[in-house]
Amino acid sequence: MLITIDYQDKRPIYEQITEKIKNLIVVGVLTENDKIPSVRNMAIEMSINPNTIQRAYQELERDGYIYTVKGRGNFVSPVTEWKEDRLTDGLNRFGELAVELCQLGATKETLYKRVDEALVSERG
Amino acid sequence: MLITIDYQDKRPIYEQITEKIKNLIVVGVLTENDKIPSVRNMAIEMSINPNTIQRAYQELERDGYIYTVKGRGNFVSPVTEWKEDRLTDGLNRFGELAVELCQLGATKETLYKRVDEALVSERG
DNA sequence: TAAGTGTACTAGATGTTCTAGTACACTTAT
DNA sequence: ATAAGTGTACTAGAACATCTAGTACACTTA
Repeated sequence: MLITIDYQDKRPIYEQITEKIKNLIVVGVLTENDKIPSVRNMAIEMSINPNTIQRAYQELERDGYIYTVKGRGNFVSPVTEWKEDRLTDGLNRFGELAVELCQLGATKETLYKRVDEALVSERG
Repeated sequence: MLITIDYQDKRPIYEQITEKIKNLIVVGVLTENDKIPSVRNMAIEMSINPNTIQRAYQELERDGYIYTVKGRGNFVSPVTEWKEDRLTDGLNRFGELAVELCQLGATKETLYKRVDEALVSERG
């Protein structure tokens, strides 16, 4: 089972699916040109309607994370398709979050430490 | 007009209201014991149903940002009520975001720089 | 007493989400 | 050629959250 759905989560199913697959791609579990499960297979495996899977896949394609070949299936896109956007968005959120944390009294050292820890965990 | 609603935003109205008021409190525009507009006034001013405002205020009270006095109105809570939780949650998100940004190739210097900028903008 | 306040409740409209079913075009393997 | 597997498109309806509308009651203050 590649993905699990949290039915307590108030977000719609298709959104949970897109988010989790995006993460699998960003982390590197799924890499360029990997085939992801077909709409029907994923639907059966997760006991979810195929239309819901289809919608999730459409969003993934729209955002550049996968590409679709009719009759063959869905495949993971090259990193270049999404890396830039994700980095830009992430840095913006990072900056905004840093401002708020400073307003809440977080020290420079605290934030630096978190960054250092992130660098370590990323190497491992 | 204290708050404006973005009807293009897919999030529900009551959620937008709670988020914006939270920000006003965190930033310091609204401070301890300030009275916020009554359910009815806010509803008229924003051309929104009073029930929607009420729901937003209930969430704000549940999260500790305001307190309610029957017959008098709603007032901003002391910072101590929400500061700790918000700092903890924020630092967690900060750490997770840092990990992802590192995986995307962000350098230590880039993230440090964003933190420094945040410290500067917070002083101003 | 009157005005303003929070709170609770019912009822209904609206939009999104999800399911169900069907159909068609394409690719691959046999 | 045929069958199986694939993506895609469409209609229909159920289920749910959101929002509006209206009413009512208890409380506080002037």
